[in-house]
Amino acid sequence: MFHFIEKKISQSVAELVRSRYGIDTAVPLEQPKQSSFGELSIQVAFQMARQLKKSPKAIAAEIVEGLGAIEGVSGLEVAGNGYINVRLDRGAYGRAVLHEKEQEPEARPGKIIIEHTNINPNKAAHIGHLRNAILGDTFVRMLRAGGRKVEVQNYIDNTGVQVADVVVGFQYLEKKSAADVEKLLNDPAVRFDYYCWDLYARVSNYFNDHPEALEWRKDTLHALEHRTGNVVQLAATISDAIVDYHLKTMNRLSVQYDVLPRESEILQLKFWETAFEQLKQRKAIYFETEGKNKGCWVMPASAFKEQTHEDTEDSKVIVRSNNTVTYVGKDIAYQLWKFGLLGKDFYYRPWKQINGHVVYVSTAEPQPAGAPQFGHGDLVYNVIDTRQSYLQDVVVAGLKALGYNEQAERSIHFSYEMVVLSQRTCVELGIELSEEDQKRTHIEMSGRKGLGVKVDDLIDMLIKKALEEVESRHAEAPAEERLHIATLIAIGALRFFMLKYTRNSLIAFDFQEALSFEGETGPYVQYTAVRARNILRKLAGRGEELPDFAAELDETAMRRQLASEDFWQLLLIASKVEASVERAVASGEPAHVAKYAFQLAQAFNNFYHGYPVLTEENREKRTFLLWMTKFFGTQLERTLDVLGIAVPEYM
RNA sequence: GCGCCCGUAGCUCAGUCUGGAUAGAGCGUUUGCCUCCGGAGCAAAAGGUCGUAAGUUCGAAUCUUACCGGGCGUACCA
Repeated sequence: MFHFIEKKISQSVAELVRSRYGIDTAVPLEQPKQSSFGELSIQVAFQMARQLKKSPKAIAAEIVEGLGAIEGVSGLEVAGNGYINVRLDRGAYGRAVLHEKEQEPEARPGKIIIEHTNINPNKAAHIGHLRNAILGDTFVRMLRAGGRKVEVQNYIDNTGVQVADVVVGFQYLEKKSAADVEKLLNDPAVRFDYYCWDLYARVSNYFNDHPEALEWRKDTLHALEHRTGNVVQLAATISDAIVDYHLKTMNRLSVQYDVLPRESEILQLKFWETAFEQLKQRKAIYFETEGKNKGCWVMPASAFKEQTHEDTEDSKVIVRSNNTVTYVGKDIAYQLWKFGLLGKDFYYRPWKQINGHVVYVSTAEPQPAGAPQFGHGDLVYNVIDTRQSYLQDVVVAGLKALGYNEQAERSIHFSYEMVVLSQRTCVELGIELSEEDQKRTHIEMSGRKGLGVKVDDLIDMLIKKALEEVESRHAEAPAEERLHIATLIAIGALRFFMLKYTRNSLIAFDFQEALSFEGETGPYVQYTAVRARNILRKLAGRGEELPDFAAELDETAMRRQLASEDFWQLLLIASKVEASVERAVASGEPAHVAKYAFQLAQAFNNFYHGYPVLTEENREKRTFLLWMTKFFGTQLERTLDVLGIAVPEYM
């Protein structure tokens, strides 16, 4: 509701400013520092003061005079140096909230593509990967909540170095055939993704000690790229199995995908060759004939850097001198495809149905019709950590060099900082640190070193802890039900933990903080929603029906109740779900939604302690309190839903 | 060297994009609160030269510049 009235006021002021002063400007509304100043403040007079060479105060007065009455607004006043403070008509506002139907958001035109997760399919997922997936998934939910059409892509690099290394491990270190590996991954006693986690670390170690063994990797990569020999099948078996594990792990956290584009099809369908032709034709890249990059196709630094210092020093190799293409090259082709600019498409087949949702995977063979159309996005977000900024710049520069300036503008690197391990966490994990690492404040995770906290391990720890809490409170409940509730709490805790930090804040992972259920955490918010539900449940338990709110709370009654500053502030904050989500979308910060959820919960807990609902004797007030309880419950659930967090039946 | 990010309470972080009214929260510490809708909760206290210094401005945590710490990039790895 708040969002609606906010937009209305902003538009009215913008229109007035345009007609009266001929100035075309957006009118953002702020929240006053003190609630006694009103519900909203307009600060547009300050920005106009310079242009008009008039005092902000005078302009503010003119605007107030010119605006006249706005529906739902009870007063406008000039305050301070030129603020215009807006007071809403509380009775009308309350009624409007009461009447507001829960409706589907208005559909917006265009299609947004979000690429996230993108874990190399050669080992189990760790909490660094998890931050990517949860940020991406939550942003998807935020966009969809606002009526936007979103397609979720999870890119699978199934032919890269990391998969090759595990293939090497099976083939050379363990001397296992494809059949042996097949048997291993079907062995219920073996967590195959965990097995590969260890094997990958062993292979990396082996390479360190035996550099000559790197030939194995080179041969494997070559075979994978040219699709020759047994390793192709072996690599496919491994990566397909690991992808399944990743999807399963992510599904525990309610993270889902629409399509899995794979590198193997980018190669087979010759996406790169097509992009290469375009890049050559537009002279976006050139063949280097001298210097250290001799024999390579490179993109000049001037294409992707503001200023260049040394000329050849900074150019980026796209095609290596041995005629193979780098990851960035493939990524340019992939990015072109996302916008429908490549002139080629994958074929698709259903990979799996998870929770009733079909995930498609790319394939090189024509398929019967039935798959939706993927790609052809109008706006593309790539959720990738900040370390890859440089490569993302190169990809965007590729689009620009091909003349796709608009699409380059609409390619957004949704970047975020890493998750690292605190010293204490390393000790708890029993990780032995090198002398060099001990001097550091925190330790970077590394799949190569086998250093990290696996997602499934962390979820299991959280479930175990939540289960202890649930058991101590609900010993009588069936075990299966307790486990279900503990799982919801664990997921709530984990998703919230990953979301409470803004994107460019480095997370120094610490078990004690991640395992906390108190204070600014997911379980705190879940618990609050459960409390609201409990009041209503108790009412129903007494055989009492909910009052007819619309009939009993007419505008006069509403105004009478909302004369209480407490109630008014509570209603205000509870009616800001849309406003808060839209603000978070605009700033690209899922953390803002998490923050709002927490504030909403705090507000309800205040209400809960200050105003006993069921024992209230005044009929009108009791009805009002029940209505607030119901409204808060709904709003808490909606906000948590945007965060991908469910509310348990009880806690 | 160059580029990007970070530095706000004992600890972990919001607030910086878009300058504005008395700089906020959680944890931790101390003190209260269960005849009352479940205490995973609530109330209160203590705790801040917003890294340093200059500049712009009527006004700076927020913009500019320099410097000091820390992190990450700057591969014919991804």
